[in-house]
Parts: sequence; C-alpha cells; structure tokens
Amino acid sequence: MHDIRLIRESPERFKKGLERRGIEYDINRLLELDEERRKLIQEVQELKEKRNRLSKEVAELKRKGENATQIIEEVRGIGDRIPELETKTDEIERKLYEELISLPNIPHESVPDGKDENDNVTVITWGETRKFNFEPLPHWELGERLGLFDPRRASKLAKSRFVMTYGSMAQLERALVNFMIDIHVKKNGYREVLPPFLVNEDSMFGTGQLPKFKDELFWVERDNLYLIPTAEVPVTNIHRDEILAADELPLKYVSYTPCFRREAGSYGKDTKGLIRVHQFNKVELVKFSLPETSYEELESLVKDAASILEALELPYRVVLLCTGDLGFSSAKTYDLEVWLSSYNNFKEVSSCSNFEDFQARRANIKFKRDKKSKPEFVHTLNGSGLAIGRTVAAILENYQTKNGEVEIPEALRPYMDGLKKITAQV
RNA sequence: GGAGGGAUGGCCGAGUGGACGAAGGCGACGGUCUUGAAAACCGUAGCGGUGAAAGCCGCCGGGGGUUCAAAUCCCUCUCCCUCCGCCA
Repeated sequence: MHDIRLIRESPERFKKGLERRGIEYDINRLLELDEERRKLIQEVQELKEKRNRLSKEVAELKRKGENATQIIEEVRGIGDRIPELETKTDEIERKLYEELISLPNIPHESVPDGKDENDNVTVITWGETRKFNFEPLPHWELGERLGLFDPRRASKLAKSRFVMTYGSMAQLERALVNFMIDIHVKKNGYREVLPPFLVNEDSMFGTGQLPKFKDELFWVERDNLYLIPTAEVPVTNIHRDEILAADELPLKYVSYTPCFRREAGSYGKDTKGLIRVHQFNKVELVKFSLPETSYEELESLVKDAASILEALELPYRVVLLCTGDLGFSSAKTYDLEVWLSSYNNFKEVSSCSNFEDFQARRANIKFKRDKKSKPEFVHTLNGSGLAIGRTVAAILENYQTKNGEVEIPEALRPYMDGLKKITAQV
C-alpha cells in the first residue's frame, strides 16, 4: 500500500513508477480526493474544537449550580453538523483507501524495464548442467516407475493437482525440510518458527494476498480462515501492529509449512509431476529490516537460498525480474531457478523479494530508532529457501542413473539414514 | 457443541456521564548518589491524523447509537479465558 503523503509530495515519481509496470494511472484523481479529504477534516476539527470548548463550559456552570441551557442549545446545533461532514469524510477516505491498496508497489530503480519474463536478466549461473549418456526421464516418470510417486490416488483422495509420495521419496521430502532448516538456523542465523497454516483476513491483507488475489486462495468459509499459500503470510504477520526496536533488526525467521494454492487459471500448464500442485512444502525465509539496509539484506537472502542449491550440487541460475514480471507487492525480486532436464530449462525454486515498506504499511509493522524518535515502517523481505517439491524434482532428474534409480546428494545422506541411492519400492 | 466470565497504556490494574489520555503498581529511559552496581530519591515518557508551526482533532477490543458531553449508558460484532462435552 502507498503513502498518500509521498504521492502528494512527488506525484511524478509515483506516476513514473507505475508506468514502468505498464500501468497508466490518473494520479489527479488521488490528489483531488486527498485535497477534499483534508479540507473536510479541518472543518470537522474546528467544529469539534468548538463543541469541546462549550461542553466544558457547561460542565463548569453545572458544577457551580448555574443554568446552562443557553449554551446547550447552541452546542446542539453544532453537534448536528458534525456527523454530516464525517459521513462525507468517511466516504472519501474509503475511496482513497481503496485506490491506494489496489495499486502495486513501485519497482526499485535497479529493476530492469521489461514486458514479461522474457525480459528478465540472468545475473548468475552456477554449476554445470549434466550431460546424460542415456535418455533422462522426467521426475514424474522416475517416481512412478520406482513405485514412489502416486498422483492418481492423490487425485482420488482430493482432486487433480494433488500428489502423494511413498517410502524414500517421501523421506527425501522430509529430509530436505530438516536439511534446509538446519543450514538456515545454524549457518545463516535465522530463527525457526512453526506458524499456523490457516490465517484470518487481516493477515492475508497484511501481506497483500487480499483483497486482490482471493481466487488464488483456499478458503474455509465456515470459519472465515484461509489456508496459507506461503509461510510468508503467517510469518510476516507475526509482527503485525507492532513497533519493534531498531537494535533487534534485522529479525530473521525460517519456517517450514505446507503451501496451498488454487492455481486458478493455470489449466494445462505444468500438469505433470511436482512442479505445479495445490499443496506443496516449502521452507521460507522472512526478514524484517531497517530501510537503509534492506537491499543488502536482499542480496544476503539470495545467497542464503542459493547456499542450499550449492550444498545439494544442483545447477542453478539467478534471475533478476524485470518490471513487467514483478509481483504485486514487490519492489525487487530475484528468482532462483534450478535445472530440470524434463523442461530442458531452469525452473523457479525460490523467489526472493524486497517489499520495502509496502507490506509493512498494510500490516502496520514499525520500528523506533530510539525511545524518543517517531515510529517508521520497517522493510520486509522474504524468499523461499527452498520450495521442497521442486527440489525433489530437481534431485530426481539431476541425480538419476541409467537404470532409473536416483543417487542421493552427499550432503543429504545423513538425513536419509545414510541411504545412498533410491531404488524401486524402497 | 452447551454454560458462564472478560477485553483499559510495554505489563498488571483502578475508574460515580462532566476536572480522564486516564489513579496506583511493575517495567523502561534520563539524572542525583556510588570506585562500579544495587537500593533510595528526582524527573521523562503512548499511537494516529491535520497543520509551515503553535496548536487542534481522534484513539480505553471493532462498528453503530443515546447525550451539550461517553472508558463509563444502549445495540451489535470480534477476540480471549474458565467449566462441561468431544478429541491427537
């Protein structure tokens, strides 16, 4: 959400920011509403001031036992006008608010201009993509042939786009969760948190999923709760409506949760395997930062996420999203993409973003530089560290052997009871 | 699901429609004292809006109402707690 005062101060900057996202927006509408709102507020304030003053006189007279009917009559007239003006003010404020919450964040200056994902910029490529001396299988075929991947029965249990794994493939998933959390806690200095998987409307609003992206969410109507689409939602909202101390920043959390996404409008895309499903596991990194260091924090967030891929020796690249591909709440985003032979391409396993104060303003998360100073909004950041299902897919495809088995990356073996290879029905 | 009880500042906790942004305590911060610390004593402190500023306005869970005037009265919603039932 945007700050109307900043827009008022530098409307051109704001307008250009939206234009970079390809949004033509009539900014004057905002400025007019703002103007009108402030005029009304001042008028109401003056009336209230008068009413308060006269009411005090009434109290004074009554205490002395004197007659106050004359003043009471006078104040009554003022009192009648106030609700009228307040209704008008509320109406305008509502309109202004609706506008402000519906506009996406402004891209950071370092974000390249572009129309869509084709204009994204690759900034790092790491590792060699594997050359196979046999025809490699996609991960879903590997999994099914091994008898460890069962999307058909998962559809029977729930619906299509749900998946199920058995045995060492299920264990691999669980191992990856522990492996990733351990690294982020022990090496990267994050604090582990296990949050609720269902959250209320306020939380969904705070991180920007509501009201715009309701169709993407699973909703439990009876209790008016939403299944989280990412741990970003509960974890960022941990500090909703709080004022933090500057010396406790940055706050760094790591969180494992399942994620639930309706994937509305993605019919026919990535229909096979673990790439696009309604429920998947993810380890998420969330930071609360000082405004002046948030872009350094973004860089280290990317490194933290990438350290997992390096530990697993999976080839990846880091892509800087262009203005046209940037998410609604983000000011700057790097995607980490892992090599998948089935796609003959890199596929996103992590998305690391700096939201600046966009979410903090929605969720009302502030900090104070010291006791006396005025509260300011923090900057929030998050990134997957990593998406588990897609990492499983990447391990299967990158570590497959000629006979359709899968080697387990060295670093992961301690988490797999020392198992070196996934074989049929294990 | 049934019955009852609550929601006041960072925390605890008073509050008779008018002197209440709100007693008192704890905690916090600054100072005095001290070699240092503790104790004691003195002092300072909420959030938002509006305004160039002084100031003004609003905020006692949310929303609405009564009144010249609401933390206080009325309506409504939400959340929390206790007991019973169910349950990993």
